[in-house]
Order: sequence, then structure tokens, then C-alpha cells
Amino acid sequence: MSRIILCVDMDAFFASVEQRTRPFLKGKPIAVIVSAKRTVITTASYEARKYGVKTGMNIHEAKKVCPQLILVIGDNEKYAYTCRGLERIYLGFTPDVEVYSIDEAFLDITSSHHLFGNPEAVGIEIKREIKEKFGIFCTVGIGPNKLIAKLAVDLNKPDGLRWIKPDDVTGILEDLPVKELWGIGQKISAILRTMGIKTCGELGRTPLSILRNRFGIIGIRLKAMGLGLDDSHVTREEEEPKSIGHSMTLPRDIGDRREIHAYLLRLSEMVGRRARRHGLMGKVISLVIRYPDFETFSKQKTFREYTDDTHVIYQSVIDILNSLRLRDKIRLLGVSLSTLTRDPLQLSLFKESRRRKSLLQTMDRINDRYGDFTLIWGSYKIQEVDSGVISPAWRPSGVRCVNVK
DNA sequence: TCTGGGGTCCTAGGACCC
DNA sequence: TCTGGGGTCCTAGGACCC
Repeated sequence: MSRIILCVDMDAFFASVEQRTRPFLKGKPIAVIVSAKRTVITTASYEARKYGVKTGMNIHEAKKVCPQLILVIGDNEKYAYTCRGLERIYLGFTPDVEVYSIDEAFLDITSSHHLFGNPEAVGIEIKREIKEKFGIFCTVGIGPNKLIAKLAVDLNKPDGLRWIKPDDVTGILEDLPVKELWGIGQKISAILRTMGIKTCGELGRTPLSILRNRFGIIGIRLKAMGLGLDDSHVTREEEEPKSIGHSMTLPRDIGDRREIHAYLLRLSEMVGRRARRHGLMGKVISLVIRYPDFETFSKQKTFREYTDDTHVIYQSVIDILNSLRLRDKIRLLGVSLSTLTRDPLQLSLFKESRRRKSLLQTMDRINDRYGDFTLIWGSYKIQEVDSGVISPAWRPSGVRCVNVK
């Protein structure tokens, strides 16, 4: 039996929440940013989009196209709170809810839509409840799979509702540029263009062997996408994370090792703390560096033992850093922990390690209570920086809830 | 006074082992 | 005398997403 998948996507989520909670911003061109400096637009309100303000634009560009633009530093707590409320609304329609990101969710309503009349009735009701409870708008797309539901959303933003029925899929895809599909970005669409493939219709008709030769495994998926097929499921449970990482663009380019170390300590603590909070340990530690000219590279090291210890992470990235010959100052630093496990057998049972563990737990409790970075190792001063982490890729709960105060 | 930060998945080459 | 081949792990980088 064919499935009925519904995708809900908030319209200009962060900006809408700000306009709702700070009424003087209502109806004005605003943009949500993370910090005051060296940043890009995270979300622009529709009033700002009219002028051409887009996500990813730097502030100066945005101000140029829209001089009256109001910049608002985002508040992650507010968005996470709203997102949790949205999830409760969705769960009133089906237990099969996948919170895909902070502002987007998939619902499998195959077996529940009858209770509300039909799929469109579900969409109308969801939009109404969200408007009523949170005063913000969203777009709902309904289709036979996630790919088409998502497409239905993208084609009808903002404040839209669209049901693409199975029989309509082929017709809609025929002249649709491949770039519109979820999963086909700049690079792949450029390559497809050189192959003479511009529309989804053409993509679907391209022999599998040609796509496989050019793209490998991805070619198989591309062919399916061109035909509007997608058998991925709405996954209710959050999957085990594969990595935990933090990075930051420094307030200015920095060459001084001492200063670099201070930032690395901070990042290591953010990573270690999040791992400990969720009972995860990892054995691959990596350091990411971006030079002022934007060249970005990473170096990683695999260890025999798993760790969640801030100091072990910190020492590892310092070792990696010391193995490098930097050719310039540094613009961005990143630290991440991967190849994760939550298997207690991986926990070393040596006494030393147990003592360390209880020390870490005590420090975490103090930091939980009095604020992050109240207590931390080392003699390096922690830099005062804008530490608002705002990422649309968040989840409202679990490991991917990145709430750093 | 250019260009964020959180992830996932895939590839390709080299080391190493049998 | 000429240079196997399968497998796994590790590393670095790239494409894509929100």
C-alpha cells in the first residue's frame, strides 16, 4: 500500500519566533544572526527576503541590499522550546514523527489520516494549531514519500499546503530543474548539466548505467530521485550519533599559539561535556583549521581507548596542532570526537580512571549549576566570545540539542 | 567591514595483515 | 626469474543538508 508522508517546515522559523516574541519586530525586515561579528544571516524574515536578503549572506552584503535591515542575535532556548511544542502538536496526529531539524519534521500519516478526514485535513489542522499556539506560519507538503513531501513544501513556501498525489508526481517532475530536489546540490546539478540533464524528467529517463558510471552509488539514488522514488522511512527514534563536534570562527585571525590553545581548550570542553552528558565516548579526535583565505583542512587521530575526558581531547588536538606547520594565522578552529560508543565495556576500570571520572562529574555538576566554563582545567584564560551556538540542524532534545550558554 | 556551525554519507589511497 | 589479491582500518577531503 502506498504511504502518505507529510512534511512540515516552519516559514523563516528563527525570524518568525523573534517577531512573535518581540512585537516591535513584527512586519519589519529582520535577520537572525549568531553573533555581532564575522557571521552570516541564519534566517531572514519574509519582509527582508523581499529585498534579497538570504540565508548565508554576510552582514555587509545584507545591509547593502536592505539598509533598514534589523539584525537580531538569536536565542536558542526560545527556538528549542518552540520546537518541543511543535513536536507535541504533531504527536496528536500520528506517533510516527521524525523531527528532522529544529524547524522541520516528517509525519507518516498513512494509517492515521482517516481519523481526521483526509491528508489535507491533517495539514490544515496542523497549520491551524501551530498558528494558534505559537503565532507562526508553516508550509505543509504531502506526498507518497519524504522526497515528494519535501518537494511539495519547497514549491509552496510560505504558508502553503500542497498534496502531491502519486498520479501527479511524473507530471510535476517532468520540467522541474534537478536542483529543486532534496539531495541535489550545486555540484551535482552542474555535472548533470554538462551531461545534458537539466530536468528531473530527463534525469529519470537517463539509463542507470550512465548515472552509475558517472556518480557511483549516488547514481542509483539519482535515477530513483528523477522518478520521484524514495523508500526511506520516517524514523521515530533518534539514531545513535556518529560524531560530536564544535567549531568557531575566531573574533579575529590568530597566530599566537597560547591564544589558539585557549580556544582549543574551550572547544574540547564543549565536546567532552556534551559527550559525558549523553553517556558517549569516542576514539577518533580531529582538529579542523581554516586559514584567513578560507582554505580549510582537518587532521584526525585514532586512539586505542575511548574517551570523554576534556583533557584527553584537549591534549590530543594540541598534539595534532604541534605536528602541523601552519602557513598563516587561523580563522576557524574545530574539535570533534567520532567513532562513538556508549558501551560500558569500553570504560576503562582502572582506579585512576574512576577517580578521573568522578572529578569530571563533579566539574560538570558545578558547571551545570553555575554556568558553562565556571570550572575548567588549565592555566589558560578562557576567551570571552559570543558563544551563542545557533544551528538550524539542532534537535529539540538528545545529543543534537546543542545548548551552550 | 566579505564569507556560521551542526551534522551525515561517500570516496580513494595507503598501511598492514594473511 | 617479477611484483598475487582479499580484507580491514585509517586518513583526508568533498558533497549535501538544515
